Amino acid sequence: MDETDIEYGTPEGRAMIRLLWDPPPPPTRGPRQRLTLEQVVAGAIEVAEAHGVDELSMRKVAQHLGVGAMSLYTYVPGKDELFELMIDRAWAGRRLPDRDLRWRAQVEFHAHEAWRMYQEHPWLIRSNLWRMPLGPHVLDAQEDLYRAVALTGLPEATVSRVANLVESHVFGAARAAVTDTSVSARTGVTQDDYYESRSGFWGTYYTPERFPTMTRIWEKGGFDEEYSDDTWEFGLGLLLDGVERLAGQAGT
Amino acid sequence: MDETDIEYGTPEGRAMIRLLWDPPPPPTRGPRQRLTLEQVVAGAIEVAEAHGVDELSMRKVAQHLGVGAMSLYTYVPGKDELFELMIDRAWAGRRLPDRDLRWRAQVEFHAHEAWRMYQEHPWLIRSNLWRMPLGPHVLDAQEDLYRAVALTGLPEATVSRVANLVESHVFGAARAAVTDTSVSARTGVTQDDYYESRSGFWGTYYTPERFPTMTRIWEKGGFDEEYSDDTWEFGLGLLLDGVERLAGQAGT
DNA sequence: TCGGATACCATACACCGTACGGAGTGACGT
DNA sequence: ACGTCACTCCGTACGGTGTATGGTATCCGA
Repeated sequence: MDETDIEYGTPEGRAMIRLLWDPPPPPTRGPRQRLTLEQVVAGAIEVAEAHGVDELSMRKVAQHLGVGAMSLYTYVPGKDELFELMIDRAWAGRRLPDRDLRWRAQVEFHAHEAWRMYQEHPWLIRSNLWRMPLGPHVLDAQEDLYRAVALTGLPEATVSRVANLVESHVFGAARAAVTDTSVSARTGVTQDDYYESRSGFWGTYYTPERFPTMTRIWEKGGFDEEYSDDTWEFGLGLLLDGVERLAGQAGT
Repeated sequence: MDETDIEYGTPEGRAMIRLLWDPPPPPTRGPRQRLTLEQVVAGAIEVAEAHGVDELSMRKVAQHLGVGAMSLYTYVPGKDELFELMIDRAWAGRRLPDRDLRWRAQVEFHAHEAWRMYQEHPWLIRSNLWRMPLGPHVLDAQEDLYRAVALTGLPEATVSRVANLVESHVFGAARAAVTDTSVSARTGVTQDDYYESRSGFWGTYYTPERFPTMTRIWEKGGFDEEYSDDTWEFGLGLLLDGVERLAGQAGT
């Protein structure tokens, strides 16, 4: 679990690439493998899904699969590499939009798929910052998103920026939805009993004088439906409106 | 390092809130403390800055401060709580915009400050998802951002969404800059030697036929200056253009 | 048949967060 | 003045982590 990035030019990096793109057939010499790489990755995802990514450990994955902990290392060089395989496998679930749609609908489809992926695999959010692997499914989805954005006819550098913007926006929204940064949700205090609770944080440290705007938003219920679906679609709409204006009326 | 959120209604939660807002004066009965809470938090940040957040451990912080590991627990209930204090302290460095500026300039100032904060404290990025603490400096900065956005005159729910959008966008851009998700940067292969390198990933797995759009963007240099400053400002501009249009011409 | 490559895994090591309890300290009540 | 006792500091220990090492069982190819 080192923080240093795997350098894809190194021998270990090439081994990782090969594992992602071209998992080797089981060798013919020794005893037969009891598992497949697919099963190992799927088992790891099941553990992350069931117990949370913080509880993901090689021993737990091994136990879940009914093998010894060290046996996993015959399938995978280490935990980081296993995690990259998990990420790429999660991206494998992303469907691609119909190419007959207008560019905006295609980009929105991509955003929806990203949102769905994060909802389905919340462990991605705790982890995506580790490293986005150079896996085939990641790259396929990104390529198709680039393709959809490129339909706008915008210059290449802008296409790349817009695509990153869309991915990043959905990730941010998903992160917010999962970690629930909304103040009201975190404290479990609703607007109703706000004025009654004069002990603890509210009323002693949080004062409407110090936080007038937040107080007003709160009173108007602006925090209530913080992270529903249409919250992130609002932001996406804002972004794509801007893109549409940039593109003039060029796109298909 | 549990993943379950600290519930701010629990006794431990109240202790955390008090630690954040109202650090208790050193008690008068026992031997004098060798350190202050400030020093502990600052020392932890120094360790995170020097060795990376993954290397941050109670033992290392203690060693850096010249005390025993367990002594830290007289200042702080645990590592998670120490981390919340670190985050709030990082937010303390965020300056607030001049209130005489137009709303858009104020929001842009906030975004710049957020960007600066992430550049100065990259360890925030690896961690922000753990939990955004209910600390005074976090809340002060957020309140002021809400205030600036509210100058648009937009409805309260929209103000909250836009403010979150701005924070989330800068975070996403900072994350991208740090983890470097760009393909070219990750592989260290520049456009020049792309066509020469026919071994390894490029030329065996990455084929222009499978990734035509990425290839074209690459050839045009669209990935070159991927994460410079004006990259994220481009996205922010897109967002704020949309907000401006939403607001009509209302803001100050 | 048998050599050798390979899978599986028990053990061990270094490191983590932190519970526990003992020793020393120093302000307070008397 | 002095004993009490809250308090700090911290050595030790426990259960967890990722994984290096090496032993043993297994099975293919010659």
